[in-house]
Amino acid sequence: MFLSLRTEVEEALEGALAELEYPTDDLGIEEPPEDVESVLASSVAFRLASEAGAPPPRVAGQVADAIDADELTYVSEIRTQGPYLNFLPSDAYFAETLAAGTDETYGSLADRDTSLVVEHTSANPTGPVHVGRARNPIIGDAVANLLDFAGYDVSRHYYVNDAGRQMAVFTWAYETFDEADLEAEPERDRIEYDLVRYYRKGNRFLENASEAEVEAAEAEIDSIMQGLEAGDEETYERVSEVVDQVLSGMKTCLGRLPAEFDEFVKETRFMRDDSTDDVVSRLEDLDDAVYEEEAWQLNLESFGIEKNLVFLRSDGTSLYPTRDLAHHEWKFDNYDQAVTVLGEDHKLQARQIDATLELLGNDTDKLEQVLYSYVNLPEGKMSTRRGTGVDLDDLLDEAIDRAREEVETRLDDRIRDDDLDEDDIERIAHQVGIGAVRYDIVSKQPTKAITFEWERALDFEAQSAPYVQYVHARCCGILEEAGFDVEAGEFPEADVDADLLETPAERALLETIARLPAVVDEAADDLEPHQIATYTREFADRFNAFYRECPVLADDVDPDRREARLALVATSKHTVANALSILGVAAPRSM
RNA sequence: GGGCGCGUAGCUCAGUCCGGAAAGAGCGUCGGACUUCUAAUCCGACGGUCGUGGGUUCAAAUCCCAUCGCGCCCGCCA
Repeated sequence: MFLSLRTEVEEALEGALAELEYPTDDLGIEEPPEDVESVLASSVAFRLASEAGAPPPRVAGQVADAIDADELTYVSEIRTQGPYLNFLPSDAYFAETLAAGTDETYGSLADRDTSLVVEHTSANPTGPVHVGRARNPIIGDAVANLLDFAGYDVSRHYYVNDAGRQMAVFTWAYETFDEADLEAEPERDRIEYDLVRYYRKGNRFLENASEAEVEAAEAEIDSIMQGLEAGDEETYERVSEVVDQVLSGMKTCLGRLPAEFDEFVKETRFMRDDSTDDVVSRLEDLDDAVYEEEAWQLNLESFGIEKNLVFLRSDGTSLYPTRDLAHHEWKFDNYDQAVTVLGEDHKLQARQIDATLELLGNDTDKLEQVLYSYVNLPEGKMSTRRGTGVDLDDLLDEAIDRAREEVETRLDDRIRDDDLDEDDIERIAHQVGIGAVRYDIVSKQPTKAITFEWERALDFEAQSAPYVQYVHARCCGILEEAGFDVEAGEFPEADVDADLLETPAERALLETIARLPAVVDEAADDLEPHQIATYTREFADRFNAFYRECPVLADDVDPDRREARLALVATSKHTVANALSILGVAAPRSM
């Protein structure tokens, strides 16, 4: 409804300015501060003052007089306050918001008839997922949810780097060493924890062994890479044995978030179908291609990139970026738009890919990146190869354990006698624990660097998931108390008199609810799910004020008012449930 | 050295793209509110040279220039 109101205000303002023969290029529309009653404001009077030869407040009055509020649907009144024009919402604005909000899908936007692929995580299948990379699936999943909710037809892809030197080293190590060669037991009873020990052993060997031993190992590693490049089926099988096993474990871990994928796209696919070779030959034909030091390179200076992009090694094998180019052209062939979520350490690479795709004749406007900064430990970087870092599994376990403790200590002083059983406690522990981890990460701008600290990551106070989740539980509590089976999708009638929602707390809550579709629209446009998190916080504040001020089920509440408030609670439930679902945070019906 | 990002209350962060009303939250500290639809809640107090210096503007946390601090990148790795 907010979007409709904004359109209405824009048109009214533009009409008034035109009528007064003022320029209409900048309407100065803005959202007013919290203590101002309006939902939308304009500071256009400042800009017109010199042209009008009158002080801003007088211009504001003049513009306000030129608009007839009676002709507007969602605006009841235009009030000036000094130089500002304030647009106050009408009863229809509130009534239509309430009506729209009783739909369970409230906030979702109309189908855009646009297919879009979100690639995220794409961590190399070398071992357990660690916290340093955990931002990727959490942000990526939220971006995908957000775009889905905003009307795009979204596919979620994990690009599997199964063709690089890392996997050749891993395969060689896996085939060369035995359990007896490994120093330690697996940290966890799952395949990627088992196999990563071979990878680490292999890397240590290459660092420490004698020159002759390393040379022999390198020859074997090189033959694996050559085999992959040549499309040799046997080599592919050997590498796949490692890749598929490790990947299955990583999938299990990511599934706990949960982050699910529609497709795992393997890099080798673009070698086997010859599209990488095709890219290479097309690149060689470009004017910007140079053959230097026996390797084919691309000069990207015209894009402001000093560094040459090597796309074919002197031994004739392709490099990661070369295969990624084929991968991206495949995306362009199959989807209308593409979004990639990746760490800021890949930023230069992303620019190179973008520039090269353009040279190859692609429309790179269809491709966008979401970049995030690394999560580091206080003592430094996390590394799978060196085995430093905190595993995502451990973080999630710890979060659930702490959440369970919270639930149990709160059990004693619960007022409500809804007797939570063991299953409930376990459910709440999972919802709150994992929700807190996700919310903590998704609510911040991804460009900000994060240093991982247990206490901070697992703080359930603060502006955290439980705070917002609690609001959802409160909504469900009221609805269930009123006899609705929320779990079965039973909600109160939408046909109520919204005019009865007249207190400031109710109006403020409705105003916030009204903004959800606009927030989704803008967040999707900017690819910034943290805007949704910010919104959930504001929404929770408003709901808690309503909860405090406006009893719904108390005996002294008039039946009609009770019905209206119940509808408002149902609308609130949908609003917060949908916003949380975008963030990938569970919405508990009790806590 | 060059490129990019970040710098807002003691701490963690919104707000910056698109300049407008007296800079907003949470945590922490201090003081209050449960016989009431769940207190994982709420109310109040304290707390700010928006890194620094210049500039543009009627108006700058927001735009421009410079500068300092921190991070990332600058492989025939991925």
